[in-house]
Amino acid sequence: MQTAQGIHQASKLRDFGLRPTRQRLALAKLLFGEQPRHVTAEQLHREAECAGIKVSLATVYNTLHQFTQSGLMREVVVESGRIYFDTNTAPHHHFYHLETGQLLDIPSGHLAIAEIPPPPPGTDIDGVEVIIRITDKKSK
Amino acid sequence: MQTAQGIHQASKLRDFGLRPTRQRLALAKLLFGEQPRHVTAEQLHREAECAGIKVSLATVYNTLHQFTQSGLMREVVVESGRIYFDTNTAPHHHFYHLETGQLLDIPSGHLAIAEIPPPPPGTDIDGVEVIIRITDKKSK
DNA sequence: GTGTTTGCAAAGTGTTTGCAATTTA
DNA sequence: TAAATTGCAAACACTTTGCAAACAC
Repeated sequence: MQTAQGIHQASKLRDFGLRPTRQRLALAKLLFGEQPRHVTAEQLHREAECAGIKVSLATVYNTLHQFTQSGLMREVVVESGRIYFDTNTAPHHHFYHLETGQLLDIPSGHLAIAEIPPPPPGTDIDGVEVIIRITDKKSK
Repeated sequence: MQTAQGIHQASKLRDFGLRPTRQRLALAKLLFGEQPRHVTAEQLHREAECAGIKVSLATVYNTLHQFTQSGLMREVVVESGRIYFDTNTAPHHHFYHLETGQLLDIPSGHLAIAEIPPPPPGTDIDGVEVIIRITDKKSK
């Protein structure tokens, strides 16, 4: 099971042009499970530590960027001074919980943009990102 | 003219509960002209310097935050590690030029969200933000 | 072996803060 | 004069980088 997953992740990394090193494999195992995940570098680093994996924070940063460059992940910006990395690379949007800092996928089909405006002359659209900021319901 | 604008800004500041100090007045004059503006603290600081206004960067930061808290401006996050302040507080969305870092309003009516998804249980929607990232048209 | 990757510690970036000096009402 | 505001420099959080040691193929 663990081995099977390891092999699976290793070939996945190779397919994306990345050497399956011990650290990259371990992080990939944490990241690419069943559920899509949204992590910051610090979070993933802490998680790896708890799982007994020896990785430096710098390597976590490097790895997340490499994964992003290779198309395994994508960045999401919701707050200045913090980068979230999302394992779901399909086009979709997010809820961002202002109090917990949690990022949640908006189920596809639940958000529809009726009309995308034409980009300014001489420019092309690179991507459309919708962030819905949420807070805990205030009892009144 | 200059005086008129000064008086205008002064009463505006007072209306929003802020003492019209020399620095705040000068920054308000730069910010609240005809056009809506999108600035970072550094940009505004540089601009003030060029205009011969003596303000420290810390005060520019403080002032922008005070303006935001009082409802004169609003923050826009498009990039980790940089905060944009927008003089347009009405609900609207943005183009963000990845190469120049320029932020542009999307004319209202040009973008329509057909359906806003229900927020997760126990939460309320605080705001919806759409960012359309653009790049210079690639000649082919 | 050779080139890639890692980890550390240092440097970098944009932002915030503590506090004495200054300004405002 | 009392309270608010400013400016400086130091502190901050997060991220990136340089480079020698370790690793993958």
